[in-house]
Amino acid sequence: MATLAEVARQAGVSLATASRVLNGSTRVVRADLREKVVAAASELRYTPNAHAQALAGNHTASVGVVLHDVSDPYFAAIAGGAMRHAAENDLLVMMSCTFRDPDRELAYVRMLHQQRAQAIILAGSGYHDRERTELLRTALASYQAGGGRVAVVSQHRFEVDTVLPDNQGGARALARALLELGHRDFALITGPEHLLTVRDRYLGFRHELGRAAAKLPNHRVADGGFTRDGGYEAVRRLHESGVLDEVTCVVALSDVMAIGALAALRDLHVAVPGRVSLAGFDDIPTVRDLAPPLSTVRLPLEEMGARALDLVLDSRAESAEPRVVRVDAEVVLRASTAEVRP
Amino acid sequence: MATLAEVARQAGVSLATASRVLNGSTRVVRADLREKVVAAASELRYTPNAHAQALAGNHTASVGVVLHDVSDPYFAAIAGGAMRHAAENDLLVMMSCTFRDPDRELAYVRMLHQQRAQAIILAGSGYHDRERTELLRTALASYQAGGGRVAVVSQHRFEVDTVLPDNQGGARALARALLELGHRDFALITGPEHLLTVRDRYLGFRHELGRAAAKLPNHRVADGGFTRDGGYEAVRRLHESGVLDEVTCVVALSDVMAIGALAALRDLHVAVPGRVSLAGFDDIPTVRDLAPPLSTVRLPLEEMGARALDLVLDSRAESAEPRVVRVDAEVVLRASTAEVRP
DNA sequence: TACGGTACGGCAAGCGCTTTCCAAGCAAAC
DNA sequence: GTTTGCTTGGAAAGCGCTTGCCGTACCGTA
Repeated sequence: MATLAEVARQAGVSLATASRVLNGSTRVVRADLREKVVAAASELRYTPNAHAQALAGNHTASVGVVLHDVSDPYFAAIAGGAMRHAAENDLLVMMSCTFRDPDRELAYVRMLHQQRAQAIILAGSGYHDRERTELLRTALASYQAGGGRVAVVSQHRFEVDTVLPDNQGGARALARALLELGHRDFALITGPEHLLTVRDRYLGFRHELGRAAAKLPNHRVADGGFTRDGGYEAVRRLHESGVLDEVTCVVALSDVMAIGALAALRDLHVAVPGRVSLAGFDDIPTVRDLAPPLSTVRLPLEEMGARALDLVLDSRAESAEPRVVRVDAEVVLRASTAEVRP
Repeated sequence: MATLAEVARQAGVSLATASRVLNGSTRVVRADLREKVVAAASELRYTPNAHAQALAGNHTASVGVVLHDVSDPYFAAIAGGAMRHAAENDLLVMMSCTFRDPDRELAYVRMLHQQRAQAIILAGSGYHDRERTELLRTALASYQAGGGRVAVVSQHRFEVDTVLPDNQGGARALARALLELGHRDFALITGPEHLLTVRDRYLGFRHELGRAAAKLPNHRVADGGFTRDGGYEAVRRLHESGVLDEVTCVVALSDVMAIGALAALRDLHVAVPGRVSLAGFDDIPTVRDLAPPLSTVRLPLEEMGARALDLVLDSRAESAEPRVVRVDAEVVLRASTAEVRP
C-alpha cells in the first residue's frame, strides 16, 4: 500500500508538498509540481491513510449512531434520515445495533469514543437498569469531556442535546380523535413500563380520557418488548381474558405492535374496524398499506434522525444548556378506526 | 484527553509497560506495576486512541457495509443480519447508504479504503452505468490489493466473494406453484432490466412457464426503481391498459413492489385473491401481516448478511478463486394466491 | 544595484501508540 | 564463583501524515 512518502519520492518533491497537493491545504503549490504529484499518486494508487490523518490532524469525519435494531422500521427510518443527512455532509457513519442489550450499548459508546468519532447519536429508549445507565452516563460524560458531541433521540435519560417527539401531545390528540369517533372503552397495548416513550404516550392518552371524564378500562398489557409478536400476544391475551369483548377500540403504543395486533385480530376473526377499531403510533411506512390502513400518530422519523445529526454537527458554546428539539406528532386517521354506531 | 504517556508518567512506568498492561499484549507485567498502571488509567479516564493504535499496529476492527437504503426492509434485514454477526465478533460496522447513487457508492468505497476497514460488504444490485462500474471495480481492486476483503450480496458484477440467493430457482419454483394453482395468465411487475436480481427472477419465471408450454402474456412493466410506489404505479398502468382484466395472477419481482401493487389493487377494488392472485419475492417481515398475507419466495435475508460477513472474515489464501455461497429460495404460499376456479 | 515583499518548497517536529531489541536482575546449573 | 537462561522493564524506532517555521528565489520599486 503506497504511502505519501513514496508518492513524494516518485514525484521528486518533499513530503510536505505532496501532502499539500493531495490533501486540500490552503497553501498553493506550483502547477508543474502539483501535476507531478497527482501523476505519481495515481500511478502508485495512493490512498491516504485516514488513521494517520486523524492522528496528525486531530479530526475525523465520522459519527456514530447507536440504536436498537435496524430491522425495526422505526429505527430504520430514523437511521435513514440521519444517513441521508450525513451523506450530504460527507460524513461516514458508523452504525451499531445493541439488540436491546445494555452491555452492548455501553461497549459501542466506548468503541466510538476510542475511534474519536466526532459525535454519537443514541436512538431508542433506555433501560431500567440503574447501574448500567450510570455506567453509560459516565462513558458519555468522558466522551464529551474529550470534545465529543452527543445527541439522543426520543429519550430524556441524559442531559444532552435531544430530539424529542411530542409523545404526550400526540397521544392526547389521538385520544381526542377516538373520543370524537364515539369510543369510550379502550384496550391499551403498552410496552415495558420503564421506557419513557411508553410512559409518555400512556400518560398522554390517559390524561385526555380523564379530561373527557370517560371511563378508561385501563387494561394494560405487558408486551414482548415493543415488538410485533408482543402486540400479537397481547391481543390474544385480551381475547382470552374477555376484555376484547368489552371494548370498541384497541390502541397499540407503537405501530410495530399494532401490526402484530392486527394480525391477531384477523386470526381471531375480529373485524377491524367493524367490531373494534385499531390505532397505532409512529406512522412507520408500512402501516398505510395494511388492510385496513392503520390509523396512527405520525412522527417525522426521518426528519428526527436528520435533526439529531444537526444538533451534534452544529457546534455551540461548551457547557451551554443541552438543547431540546421538539417535533410535533400528528394524528392520521385511516380506515382502521371507525365511528361507533349508536 | 489523556494519553498513554500521561498514564505511564503518573504510574511511574515506561510507555512500553503501560501499553502492555492496557492493551492486551502477550508480555507479562509484574503485578504491582500492572495495578499502578490500571489505577492511573482509570484516574485519568484514559481511553486509547484507536487511530494511533491502528497506525502503530496496523489493524482495525471495523468493517464497512454499503447498501442502497436502510429504510428498505430488504436491506434492513440483510444489514441486521450482518450487524448481529458483527456484534458477536466485536467488530464495528460502518454502514453507508448510497440511495442508489453510483457516485456515492464509489465515494463510500474509497472512504472505507482510507479508513483501512478490514472488509467491505456491498449489498444490492449494481447499476447499468458501464463507466461507473469500471471505476468501482478499480476502487475495489486497489482496496483488495492493499489487503482489504470484499464480499457482495446478491450480485455478480465483480469477481469477489459472493452470497447469491437462488433467484432463478426460486422464481421457477414460484412459477411452478402458481401453475399448479391453475394460473395461466400472468402479469409481471419487474424492476430495472439491468438489475441482475430482476433479470434472474424474470428469466427463472419465464423459463418455467415455457417448460409448462403455457402462454406467458409477458406484460412486463417498468418500475419506479424497485420501490413500493413503482409497484403501485405498475398496477395502475396494468389496469389502464386493460391487461389486468386478462390475467389471473400478478407477480411482483420484489415484496416491496408487491406491497405497492396490493395497495393499488385495493384502491381499484380488485379482490385479492378473488379476482387476481398476487405474489411477491423476498419474504420481508411485513408481508405476512398484509391482508391478505402475501405469497412470496422466502430468502433468508438475515442469514445472507451474516454469511457475507463470514466470507470476509474467514480469511483464506490470497488470489484464491472468489467463493460463492448459494442460498436457497423457498416458495411460501399464503392467502394472496388462490386456485383458479375452472 | 539594493531592498522589502511575496510565493512557495522543504525540514523536522510531532500526533499516540506498538513492538523490537537490549539490559538488568535473578534463579538454577555447573 | 561463573555461566546460562529466563523474566521483565525501558529506550527508541517507527506507523503515515500535517503543519509551523525557515529559507530561497523572484518580483517590483526606488
